[in-house]
Amino acid sequence: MVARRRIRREDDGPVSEVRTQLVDVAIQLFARHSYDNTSVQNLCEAAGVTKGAFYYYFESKEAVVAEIYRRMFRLQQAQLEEIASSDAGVLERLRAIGKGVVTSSIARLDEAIVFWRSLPSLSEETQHDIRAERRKYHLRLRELIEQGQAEGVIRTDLTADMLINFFYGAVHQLDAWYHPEGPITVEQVGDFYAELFLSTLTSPSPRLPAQQ
Amino acid sequence: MVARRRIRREDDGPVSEVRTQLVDVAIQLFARHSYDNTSVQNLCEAAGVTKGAFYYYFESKEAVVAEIYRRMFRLQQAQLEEIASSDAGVLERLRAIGKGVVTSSIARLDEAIVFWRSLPSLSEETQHDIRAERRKYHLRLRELIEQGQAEGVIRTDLTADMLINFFYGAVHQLDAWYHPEGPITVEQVGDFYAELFLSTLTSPSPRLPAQQ
Amino acid sequence: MVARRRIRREDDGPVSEVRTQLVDVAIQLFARHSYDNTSVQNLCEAAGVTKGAFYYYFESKEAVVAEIYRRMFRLQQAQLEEIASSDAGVLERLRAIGKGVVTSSIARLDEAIVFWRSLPSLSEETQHDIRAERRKYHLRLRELIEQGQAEGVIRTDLTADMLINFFYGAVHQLDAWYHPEGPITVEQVGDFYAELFLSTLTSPSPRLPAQQ
Amino acid sequence: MVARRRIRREDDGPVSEVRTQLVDVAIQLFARHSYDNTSVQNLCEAAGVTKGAFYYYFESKEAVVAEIYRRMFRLQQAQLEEIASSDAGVLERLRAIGKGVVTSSIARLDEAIVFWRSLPSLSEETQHDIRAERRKYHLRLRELIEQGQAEGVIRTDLTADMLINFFYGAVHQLDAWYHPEGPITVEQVGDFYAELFLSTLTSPSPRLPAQQ
DNA sequence: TATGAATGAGCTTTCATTCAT
DNA sequence: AATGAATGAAAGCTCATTCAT
Repeated sequence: MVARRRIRREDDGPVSEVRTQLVDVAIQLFARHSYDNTSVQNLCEAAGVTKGAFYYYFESKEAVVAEIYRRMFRLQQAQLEEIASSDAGVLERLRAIGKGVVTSSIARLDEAIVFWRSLPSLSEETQHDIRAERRKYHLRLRELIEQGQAEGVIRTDLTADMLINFFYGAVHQLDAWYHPEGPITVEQVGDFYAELFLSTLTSPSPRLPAQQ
Repeated sequence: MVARRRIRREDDGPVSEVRTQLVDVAIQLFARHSYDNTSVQNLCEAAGVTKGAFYYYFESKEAVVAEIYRRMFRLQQAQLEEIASSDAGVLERLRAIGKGVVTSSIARLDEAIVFWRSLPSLSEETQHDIRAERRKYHLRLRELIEQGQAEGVIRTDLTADMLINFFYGAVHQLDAWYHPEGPITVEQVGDFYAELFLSTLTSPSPRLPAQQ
Repeated sequence: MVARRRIRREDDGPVSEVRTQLVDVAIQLFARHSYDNTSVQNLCEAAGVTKGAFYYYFESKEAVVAEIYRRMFRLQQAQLEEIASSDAGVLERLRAIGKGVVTSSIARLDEAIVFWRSLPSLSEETQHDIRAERRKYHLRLRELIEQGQAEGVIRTDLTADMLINFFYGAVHQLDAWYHPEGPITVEQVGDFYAELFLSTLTSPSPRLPAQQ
Repeated sequence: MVARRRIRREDDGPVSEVRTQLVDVAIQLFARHSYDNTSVQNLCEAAGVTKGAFYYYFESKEAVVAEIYRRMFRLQQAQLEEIASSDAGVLERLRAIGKGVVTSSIARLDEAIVFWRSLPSLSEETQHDIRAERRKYHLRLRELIEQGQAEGVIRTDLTADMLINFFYGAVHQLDAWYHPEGPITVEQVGDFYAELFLSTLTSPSPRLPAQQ
């Protein structure tokens, strides 16, 4: 037996149609019923494969979700990097980032839901890895905002961290109300949320009489 | 026999120290490890009672979480109503509501986390009830914002629904970053988030050169 | 403390309205859902009493069913004795017994069902007692049939035991088809079954040509 | 890959030695201690397998009993059809059917007991299915008896239904007295019960003097 | 590449019963 | 005469995972 039987992409295990199929149904089922409420059995039935096959392709149930995370990180970090390093103005770049994260999350809403919600069910180790990855994203974004603050185009009465957490909180709850079949288009949500992001970055709210 | 030994509060079943204790540990464990990853066994061990005792007080595991939801709804709706019906200006009232929901959520962060995260694991029926309750809250808040829009103090380029969803999204993710032991006080977070809420309500962001 | 607080009837524990009520609902529920599928809880809810009350009146769940058995035995043995010791002809007496057991079973069908079906769930000891009681009944009836056989009015190609078992088998399955609300009256079923009983006692069936 | 390793027989799930073994011990234990008083654990211990294995082969405890019912129905309906459609005289056929059902029930007495006694513990749905199946059997038999009545060889003072219920009642209580180790052979019981069946079909009992 | 079979721990829930008051 | 609280065992069932083939 000479040839390698497994083609590995990073540390993701063998690649094949079956594997792809399993990840696809996992995204759907994890999004709809949550990671915990989806059994490996459910996955296999939906994908039309046996449990044996599942465990040939994945080390564990968690490995599937880890892969989904990895994909999303790659995507989002690439998107962030591309925009952040462009030569547009800081605010312009931040608007584009805000819109981009919204539209790309909605475009792959199931994946995004898994990305936003599965954390508490994973092992300590995996959670740690994911948080580290998130921090990277956060830090890159923070740089940009702090640059804007230094340039005087972004408010300084609030920390960059606070501004980021606020916006990304809103984004990570998009699934609570957005329905792809509804009247609002992906583009619109992207524009609206980006607009709101910018509002939070630039505008100290009007002082209320009572507080003056 | 003079006094009834059991006091029932609405439909919540018998009240007693053990019951209270069980709800308390449930709040902690559900918040820390999620509803799904906390077994009735875990609850009982943490509360120091037997499973039989648990099922003496609660119909099911879900009944505990339902009770937590009920409590939170009562609290939040009371808070909303109190502020919304005051005679301050609309913006002032909205700032107070924004601050209130943040500070009261943080003050009882574990309860809030359960409130924000347990939905997908509950029965269809319970989910339906909870969504109905949330809708009530949303509608009351919408009235207020639409009043502000009519008065010309709140932007009209975005719907009230969008503004609400954005802010409450951010709030429902507070647990992603806020740590009670950190340097930021509850008061501060409340003020900051309320400030950001107001920013989203009042300020159309500056038009960027490229988009003019 | 001088006066006896409990009035006991045989070994049945204290008598009271509550007790009677409990036995009544037990008859209904055991008949409808079987002894095993009825919990003490079910009984208490249906009777509107607490479990504590139940265990004040009965030693155990089995004690309730034991009481139902005792009642039925008393009734059936009295009925048998009364008819069997009359001075009518043997066949006449057997017809009356057959009709009597059918009509009185149907008149209290729920009790009869419990009587016919609960045996396998009871303790060895109780089962033993009940079988002994049944044997008494069986033996008394056998005497009568054997008298008929000696007199030449009952067939002798089959044992009295066989004839009894056959008829009582049929009777103990009455609940499989008889509905009190149906078009057939209790009287009619009694007459029909007695008629069939008599047919089995008296008539060697016609020899079939093939067997001659 | 050439041959399929799993052979499915209708909708009964995978076939294997373990599965067969489980059904066999279920027949024994359900017959001896009733369906309700036999736990899945009991079954597994008796069969020497783990509960996991049990649930690999069966969807539920009820599925086992459903399978036992299916088997029995197949057997009995085949037997009935074979005899009913022969060209012997009606009475001769009925005698054969009566004997057949008795001997085959006794030959597989445990299975028969499960068949006769488990109904009340099953789900509404399963009960409904089983009753439908029983009705089919009943109707086929009724045809035959009504033919006999039309031909004048079976009494008409009682309905075919009544005659069937009486006989099958007796048969379904065979286990109340018959012991395979006793002195009476299966053949004999079959002949005796068939003889009694015929007696009920053909003989109006002698009018008693008092009733003439 | 995959499968069918199996494990063993754990799940939520129900049960008959007890007992201090 | 009766209650509310609690127990501890057992119920039916599901789970992620393993492994010989």
